[in-house]
Amino acid sequence: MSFTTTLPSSNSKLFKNATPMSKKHKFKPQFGRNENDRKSSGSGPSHSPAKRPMPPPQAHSTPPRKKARLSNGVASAIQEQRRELPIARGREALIREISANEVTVLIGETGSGKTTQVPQYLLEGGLAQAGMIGITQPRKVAATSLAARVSLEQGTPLGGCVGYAVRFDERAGPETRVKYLTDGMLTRELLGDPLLSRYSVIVVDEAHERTLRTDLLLANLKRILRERNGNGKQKGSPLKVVVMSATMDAEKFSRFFNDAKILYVKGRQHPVKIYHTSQNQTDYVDSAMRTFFQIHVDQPPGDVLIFLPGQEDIESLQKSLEMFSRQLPIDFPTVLIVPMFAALQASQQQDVFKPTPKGSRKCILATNIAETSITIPGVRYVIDTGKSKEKRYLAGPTGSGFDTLLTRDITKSSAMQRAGRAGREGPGFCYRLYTEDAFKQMAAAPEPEILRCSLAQAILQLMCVGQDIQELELMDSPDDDAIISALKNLFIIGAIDDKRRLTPLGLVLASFPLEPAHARAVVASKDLGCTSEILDIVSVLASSSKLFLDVSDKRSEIADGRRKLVHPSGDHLTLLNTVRGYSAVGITDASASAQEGAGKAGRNARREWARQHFVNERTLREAANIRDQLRVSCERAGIDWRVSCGDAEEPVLLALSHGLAQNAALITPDGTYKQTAGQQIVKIHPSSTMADKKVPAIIFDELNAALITPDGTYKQTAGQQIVKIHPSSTMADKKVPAIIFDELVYTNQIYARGVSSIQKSFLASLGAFNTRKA
DNA sequence: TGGGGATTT
Repeated sequence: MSFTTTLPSSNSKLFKNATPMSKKHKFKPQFGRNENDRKSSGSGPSHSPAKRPMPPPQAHSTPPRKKARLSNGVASAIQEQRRELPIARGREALIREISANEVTVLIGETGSGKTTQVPQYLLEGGLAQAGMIGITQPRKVAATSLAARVSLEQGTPLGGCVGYAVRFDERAGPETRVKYLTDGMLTRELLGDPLLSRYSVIVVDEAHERTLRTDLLLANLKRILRERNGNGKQKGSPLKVVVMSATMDAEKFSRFFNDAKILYVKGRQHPVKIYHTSQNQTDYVDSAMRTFFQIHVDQPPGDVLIFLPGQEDIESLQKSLEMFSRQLPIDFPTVLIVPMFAALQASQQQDVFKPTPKGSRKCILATNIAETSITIPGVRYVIDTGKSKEKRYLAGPTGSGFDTLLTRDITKSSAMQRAGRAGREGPGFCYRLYTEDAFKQMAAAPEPEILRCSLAQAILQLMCVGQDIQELELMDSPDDDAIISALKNLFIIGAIDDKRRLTPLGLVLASFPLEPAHARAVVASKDLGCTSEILDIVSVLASSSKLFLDVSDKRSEIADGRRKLVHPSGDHLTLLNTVRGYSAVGITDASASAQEGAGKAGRNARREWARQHFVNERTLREAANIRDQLRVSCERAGIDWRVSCGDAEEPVLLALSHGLAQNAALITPDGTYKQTAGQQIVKIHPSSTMADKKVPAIIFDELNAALITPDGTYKQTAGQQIVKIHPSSTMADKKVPAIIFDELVYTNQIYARGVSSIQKSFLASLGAFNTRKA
């Protein structure tokens, strides 16, 4: 072919053993033309062959909103589908085993139907008589869409027999027997009902993901089993627990629950042929590009999904692919390149779900978002770079650690999950840009989140229900260092005292669905008269997605669009300007024409405003929900959320500084910033026998050490970090005496993100003891 | 000069 000089040459093909190439590149549908590919697992693991291709319910199927009076035909078709699921053959055995055992570990492959069927089997088997069946999910969309599917299968309206509960959205009532909920939601329920007495069965789904909340839930379930089922002193009705997981870690879950019975359910995934490279690839972006064209030239139709670590690689690969695609002969199928990552505008994210036009091949460049969170239809080929970005919190000795965000090798379970994305609708192919040896050397599964995140919020929540994270029987316990760091953090904001006891302020902070630092800013805003402003800011900080989205090649356009929002003091008041600018668009519109059509006109105007200012509207809508919830929390805590300081900036920055006390830095002569944490000025608490004594050095209850200063106050001793302001900050390259920041992230150096300029004098008023009047 | 992905009475 003429393009072999510009396209990667056929000699450099990474996958020489891949399916035979046709000399003529006519893209006739030739699914499953190579029978060997269907059966053999190649050099890697494969999925079992499917007898009857039928994908499981998709996360994106639209839920029926109302009681559907189903025709008999539809209803019986649904029941027929249920009976054909792989798990259906094991129905009686499952009911029997789960009834007979206190805890069951259920390993089900993708497509087995376990998540939709097990709760129904238990319901039909009479296990929901003393209480509900609760099924937990790590993600909200999964909980809501599964509930919709199962209520359809039960022929009852959503929120009737089958319901769900996720943050901001609940459809469950007195009749509800089967409830799908996020694991965070159930951990929340624990606070008010420590025995989960409303439930007779708890099914913990996707347990292998080992989210922080799943782990806390599992620990509590073990305790509840003892208390509700324990010999002699039962409280309430007995509880059954079913732990559902993908292939990994079955024995570990079983051991945790005293050698619980393990059951296996076959899946129904189409076969995926897996290829490994014969040599390690140094440049995975280039390898991905060459592999894509190898597929595009040699292989039958079907979309290609490429897993990459992050936005930067996606944008770079997109450019290369576009450049080479233009050089393809005219009779070749068009290449449609679609990027997919969380920080992408919602409208652009929709592009991956649009059907691929005839005569073209879609190539999706995605982060981990396509591994679990979304399912993209039409994918037949997966290219797996074997890399992902992983955030990991490094607890610092001063209670102010930082996050690392580094590209790392994925795990085996992640590699399997990625490969499986090629077999959703038919036999598929996965091209791994790493050797089989490299695969074998990968860790089995990701480290549990509880070992990788800040523990401040979790510890505070546990303290409120009288639990000690070091006493709690967890599957994996965090290091003492991480715990001590979190305790220091809680101490600095006044949530606990120097004896590790919860303070009245700590109890208030825990009542907010926020990180303790953000909750502290809300509480501080009461006396400073700026609660309205702090809620606007904190609700954005607590949102799951970023407010400002940047695509690298539109940088100056974006800067122009946002110019009016930028506040000279930095990122926090810029956020505030943005929230207020956006809200004002809605209010103006709604009051202008309160009659019909106003809602729609307002929505359109807000969307346009967000577009013009290059602001993520999804974040602003989520933030508005969070803000409503925080207003309720404020009312309970006796804080008037309407109180505003108008245009005054000082109270707002001071309130934020109370929460971010350990996230402050001072400028140094060479223009860099040095973190102040570890240099807090502290006063000795009046109740201490050391009060008013002047000694050279003090230690307070393993939480910290401090040295005396010439003015008689004490200064903490622990280390200080040199930090750089992140280039995305409005404060980048600005030199001011003092800053506070939302977080430190180490990528290629330690960056402060979410930065505001503050008066240096603020810091003196933030001593740990000064803040604890509650 | 640079942003994996979830989630909370």
